[in-house]
Order: sequence, then C-alpha cells, then structure tokens
Amino acid sequence: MKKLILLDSHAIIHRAYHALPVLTGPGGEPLHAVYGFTSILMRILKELKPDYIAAAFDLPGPTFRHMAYERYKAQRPETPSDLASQFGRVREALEAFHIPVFLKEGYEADDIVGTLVRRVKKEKGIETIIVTGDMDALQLVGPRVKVYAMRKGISDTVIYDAAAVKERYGFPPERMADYKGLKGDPSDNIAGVRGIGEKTATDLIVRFGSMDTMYKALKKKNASLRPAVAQCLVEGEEDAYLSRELATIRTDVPIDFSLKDLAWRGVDGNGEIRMLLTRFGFMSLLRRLDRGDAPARPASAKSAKSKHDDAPSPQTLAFPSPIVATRVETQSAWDALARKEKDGAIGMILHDGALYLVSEKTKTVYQIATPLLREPAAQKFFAAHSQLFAYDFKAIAHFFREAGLLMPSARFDLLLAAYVVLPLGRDFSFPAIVSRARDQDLGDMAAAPPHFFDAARALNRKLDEGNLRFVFENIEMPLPPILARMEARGVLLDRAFLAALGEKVGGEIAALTTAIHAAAGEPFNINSPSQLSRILFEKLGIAAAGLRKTDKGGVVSTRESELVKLKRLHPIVADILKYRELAKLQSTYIEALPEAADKKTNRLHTTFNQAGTVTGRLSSANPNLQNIPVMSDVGRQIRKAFVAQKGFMLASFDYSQIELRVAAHLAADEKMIAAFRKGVDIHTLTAAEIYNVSLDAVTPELRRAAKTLNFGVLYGMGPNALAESAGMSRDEAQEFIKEYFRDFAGIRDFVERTKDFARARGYVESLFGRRRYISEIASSNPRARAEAERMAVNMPIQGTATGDIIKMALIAVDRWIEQGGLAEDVVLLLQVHDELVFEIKKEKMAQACTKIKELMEGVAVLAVPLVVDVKAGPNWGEQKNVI
DNA sequence: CTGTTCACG
DNA sequence: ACGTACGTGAACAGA
Repeated sequence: MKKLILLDSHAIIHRAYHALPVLTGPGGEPLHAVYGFTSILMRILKELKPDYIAAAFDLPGPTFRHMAYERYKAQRPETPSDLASQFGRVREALEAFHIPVFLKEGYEADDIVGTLVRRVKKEKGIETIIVTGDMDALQLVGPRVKVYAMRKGISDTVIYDAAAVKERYGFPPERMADYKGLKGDPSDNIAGVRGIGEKTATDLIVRFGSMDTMYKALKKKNASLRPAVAQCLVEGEEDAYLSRELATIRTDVPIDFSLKDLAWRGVDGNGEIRMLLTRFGFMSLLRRLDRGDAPARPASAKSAKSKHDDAPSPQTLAFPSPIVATRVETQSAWDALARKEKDGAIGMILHDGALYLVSEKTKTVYQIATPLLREPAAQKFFAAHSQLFAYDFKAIAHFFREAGLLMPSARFDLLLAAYVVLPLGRDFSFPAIVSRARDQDLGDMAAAPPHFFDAARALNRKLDEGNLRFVFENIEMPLPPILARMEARGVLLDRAFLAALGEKVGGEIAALTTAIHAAAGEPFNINSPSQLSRILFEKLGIAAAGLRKTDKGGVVSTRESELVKLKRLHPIVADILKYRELAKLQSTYIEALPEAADKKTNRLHTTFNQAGTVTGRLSSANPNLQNIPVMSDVGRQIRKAFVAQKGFMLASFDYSQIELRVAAHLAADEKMIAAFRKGVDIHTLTAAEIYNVSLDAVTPELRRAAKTLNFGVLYGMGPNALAESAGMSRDEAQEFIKEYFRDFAGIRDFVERTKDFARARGYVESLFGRRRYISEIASSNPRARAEAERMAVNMPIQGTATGDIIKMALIAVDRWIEQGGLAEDVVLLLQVHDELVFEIKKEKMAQACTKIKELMEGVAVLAVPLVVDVKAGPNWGEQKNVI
C-alpha cells in the first residue's frame, strides 16, 4: 500500500504558532510557526515515509462560508501580524522540500484536503493520512483515510482511523458534521443549537445515529427526549442545519491535479533544504537533517506537565556538539562501555520510549535498545556506576519496571534538583531547566554550550548554597521509584457498584432538572453559571443585593456560599444546590473514573507530580485521586467503589491534625504544645480559650467556630472571611481573632516573624529547609502584599506537614516493606497529603498496621507528638478504626 | 483558552 | 466601600 500525506497547512501553522514560544530568526523576524511547521514536516517525512505528499493552504479573502452566513468567523480576531508574515515562509519551506501546494480562492485549506481525499479514494492501493493541527478534519476519516492530529503542543500526536474516532467520540467520522451542527464550534463562530453542549450532542448522535434521523423522530414525537432538550432542538432546528452545513468540509473544490504530481522524491542530497534551514537559523533541524534520524529533543518532563513541555526552543533542542549519537549494538558493548566510561558520570534520559545514556567524559550519547538492557552485563554496568544522573527518574523507573529490570539507583535527578532549587518555575522540561540554568547564570556555563552535566553541576552547587541538600537527598530523591510503583500498582475500582450508583444519581438529576426548569418557566442549562444567574436574578427577580460578583465578568455569582443565603427566598434554590452537588459528583467521578480505569484489570493508575506544587506537596492527576469525595452521602458512596483486591484490606493511615501540630511546633506556642501533649482536643481548647469558658463548657457550636478559626489562622484569614464562614458579625469576628492571638501569643509571634523573614530574604522555608520564594512580599500594592504575606505564613506549615513529613513517611514505610520482603503483602497505593492508603493482605493486617503507625509517628520528632489514626475495611468508604 | 465552580487536604 | 483563607486538578460553558 502506498502512502499519501496531505498537510492541512493552515491548521498546522496555527497550532505551531500558539504552542511554541516566540522565536526569531537571524534578522529578528518571528519564525516560531515556521519552525514548528518544519519540525513537524521533518518528523512526518521520517515517521510516515510518504510515497506522495501535498500541502493545502487558505487564501485570504471571503469563502463560500462567508457568502452563506455572514456571521461565519465574525468573532475571530484579525490574524496577528507576526503570524501572517510566517505563511509565506512556510510556502518557501515547502518549496525547498519540493512539496506541491494547493490553494483555491473562496475555499479553506481543509476543503482542499477534503477534495483531494475524495479524488484519491477510488485508488485502492493508496492510504491517505491527513496531517493537521485540529480536529476538524476527522469527518474525512474512512477506509484508507486517517488523520494524524496534534492533541496538545506539537509533539503529542495521535493517529485517528475510523475506529479511533468512534472510540473517542462515540460515533463514526461521517457524523462529525452533525455533531458540530448541534454543539457548534465557537472558534469558527458556528452557532450550533443553543442549550446543547458537547455531552448532549454526543448523546443525541449516538442514540439516533444522525441529525436527520433525530429530527425525524422528534417530529413523529417518538424521540423520548427530556423536554428541555427537545425544546432546544425544536427552536434550534434552523441553526442546526445551517451549522452543519458550515461545519461540513467540501469535497468538490475545482482543482486540477494528477496523482503523479504528488510523488515525493525525498530529501537526499538536497542542498536547498540545508540552505533554507541555515537561512532561518534552524540549527537543530539542520542537525536532524544531518543525522537523518535523531531525537528531536531530550526527554520531556512526564511528571511536570506544562504549557511549554513540548515547546522547546530550537537552541536547546539537541545535545550540543560535539556529542554524537552512537548505537550500542552488541553484547560486548557493555564491557567496552564499562571500560570506557569507568568512573565518569553517566546521564540517563528517556525520550520517545527509548533510553539514552549520556557520557560526561567522552561526550557521547548512547541509544540503548531495550533487549540489550536485559543482559546481565547491563545490570553490572549500572550497579558499578556510582554516578548515575537522570532526568525524570520516575519515568525512568517506569521504563525499567516495564522492561522487567532492576532499577539502578540514580544519584541525582535533574528534574527534582531544579524543583528544589527553583520551585517557582512551572516548566521543568529538560530544555527549560538547561536554558534556565544558563539564563540565570547559575553556573560557569556561559562559555560552554549548555548541557546535562553543566546544569547538574550548577544545580548541585545551588543545593549546598541554599542548604537544600537535606530536602533533595533525603526527601525528594528516594521518592521516584516509590511513586512509580504506586502508580503502576493502581487502585482497584468496582465498576458495577459505580454503574448502579450512576443510574440512581442520574435519575435524581433528571428529576431535579425538570423541577428547576418548571420553576424557572423555561428550559436552560443549569450547568451554565451565566444562564443560571440570568434566571435567578433577572427572570425570577431574586434579590441579588449584597451578593458577591464573579471575579472577572461582573455577573452575580451563583457559587454555593452565595446560593445558601437565598434558600429562603425561592424554592428553586434548594433544588439547584442539590443539582449542583449531584451533577458534579456524576460527571467528575461516577462517569469519569470508570473511563480512566484499565479496561482489563479495572485498576486506576494516577500520575503523581513530584515537581508541581509551590509548597512541596505532591499532586495527582489523570485521574486526580487526591480529591475523591468524602463529605456528602453520595461522596461516601463513591469511595465505596475503591476496593481492596481479594484477600486484602484497604487501610488508611491518617496524620491527625498534622498542620496544627506543625504550627504549634514551629511557633513554639506553649499553650498549644501543652494541649497536644495532654491529648486535649485542640478545637475544644481553642473554644475554651477564646470564649473564656472551661473545657467542659464548650458546646459543639463553639467548637465548630473555633475549628474554623484554627484553620483560618493557618491560612491568614481576615475578619470578613471568618464572619462569613462562622456565621457571625464582622465585629465579632474581629474580636475573636484578637482574642485568639492574645491566647496563642506564640502563633502571633510566628506569623510576624515569618513575614519579617520573607521580607528580609525574599523566601520562606519549611522545617527541613524547603524554600518558597515570595516575589510580591515587598510589593507596593497592599492587596498583592497581603496575599504574599498569607502565602508566606502558610507555606512553612503546609510544606513541613504535607510536603516534608508525609514524604518522609512514605520513604520510611517503603524501606520497611522492601527490607522485610513484604512487597507482596503490604502495598502502597495512594498519598492524599496527610494520609497514606495501602492494600494489605488480611493475615498481615495486625502486624503491618502497628508497624506502619509507629513508623509514621516516628518520622519526625517535634515538640508535640505526631498521631496517626488507622482505619481499614473492604473499601475506601467503609473503614473502621483499628488499633 | 479563560472563567466559574467545586471535589479534596 | 469592600473581592482579601492556603494548596491542588477537573468538568463545563462560552467565546
């Protein structure tokens, strides 16, 4: 089968323009879109090895869509001039690659692509692959037609065939235009049907098969739709059909071509491309061209996702010369390598699923084939190397695990060093770290080209200068292999239980929807804050006086804390609150979690980000398993779907009030320390102190207010917020805060001391020396300064408790498990800031629980005891205290 | 892509 | 007169 590649140039250029940081050529003109396009083109040529290729462009000026519908793309801003200037450059690049370009007045690039696809379709021996930057072209997918699309950035790509489209959207590619007709496409100003969003549109297409059959059923009154949806559809029928037409890619553009004009003749020996890349200053692309094959860039931060992750600037893309990639091909190579690289530092980088070793001494990059790693000589090589540097040790740990190999222990992870030294940055991709190390003049690397070991050395020195060695070596470095194991193990999900819960909740949501629409007198999208606000405060005329406005839009906020104030004014409010609660749980958990679970094993594998927070906490994503509901009834139910596997129990170890204990320690507050030592309930004590009553005179109500105050103080709460959340007047709140600081003078001094520290040094630190830089601490803007002060006071507490201490607990427990050979019986699953969740074999429960509790409580010795509560059960929702 | 809301600690 | 509680990630709407 021959391959035809069609480039949807317009979409690719737009994607590259937005995804990449601005980069200019030698003459100062912006070229990042050209760079991105060329980079993608080279990758395509290498990966897909086309037999035929063509590129489609837009021409400026109106298209048939504008004629049909004057609002089409009306809202789209003018093409920015620094983008417009790059289209011509891309044409130049295509010329250098000898790729034919198609364009036609009055049509858009994807119409031309569509036409080429249709015309080639008849040729049985040709497979067509459309390369594009957005999802519009998916409707063209069919037999022998695929779409190669960029999911985000320019390097995260995915190939869609018909099955993949079905899998992703739930309906076949031919129905794409129907779907967009209903849903609309704001970026093209395609209206769609008002009130129908992504979800409903998908549902409808899946249920009825197409827009036409849906409307037919609707007219025969046998569609059995929710009244609200039905009404939206009836009212929006005209919009639906017009929108579908606009969204349909044309396949009848009058263009002339014959397949043989599209034949691709390759890049070999082509001086034109070399000249073009040189002219544009694309040195890294030039190197790629020379190699004919090379990693486009070093590994990206798998566990530190960020906007520019896949958007390295060209200067830092490749390893600097004179490093040359060589391939280790024979077994004896390990011995050779061991001899050659004895004692020198070896860097490990994962890129595109392959492991690369970087030698400091010989400036060589070795690409290691996975089978070779299995050889005993490889294990010996790694074991003998005391200086193993890595970038993204956790990703590398996964790589070794999956290959069934023993994990070598890295001494230094560039990613984690950067996080500890410069935790303020959000971009911890390899190129970003290297270039940041250079920009900030962290080292003596201005002269030398930046690379792995320069950055490592600079960061290593910074670890000592900042007294960050302890945090780096004892808290961060041991973690990646542990987290990798936790991620790989995953937690078992009870699909059937969740499905049944979903049915029930779905029914309640439907009933609430009906009631709310009836009360409002019209159907509307309850999920839309703007529509809801309009209904409540305009249509129903509920008094909005004194209510909060939203941050930006200036509309009256409909958040829960505002709505509860309106409960008395209108019965609709209670329904809306209930609806909100259920809809949130339904879409975020009940529906999403089964999607995320492994189809075969039913286990949920999260990704822990070790370099993602400013306080030193971990975060969890894809899915986030650190925010599973627990408060409400339905929330508890959801936790019941997290189950232990057969023969095991799910056990949770929870640090009791760890932030307050840490605060007592850091502040050396006598009263609070005494209370924790005696085991007095801290909220009760606080209530007794601020209300000036005895401990046994504290009512539950007083305790609740005191609890709010205890937490509020950790975060720097003001009188307004306290009044709001504790239900008292502003003046009362003011008085309570004053009283609180009188009673707990140590806390008051700590707050002041910490602010002074931040002002003097520009950063604050946790008990173990982890830093957070507070840039706005000296701001002349009082609001920004106050905000900075709250961050400054909070970080040492949060960072010590749920950053440092919990991480040390993870490490201590894991060491016990590994050294005791208990890995099969006691398995770490999750970390939820102040809690560790395990799967433990039933026979081992008693022994393990006692030991884990003891380890966790002993991990740090403070002025107050650390107390761990242990609960266990068959699932996460039904756990009882043990011990 | 940004804003709003809300789940957790 | 008023929008000052810290740290996360995810779903959804609307542009």
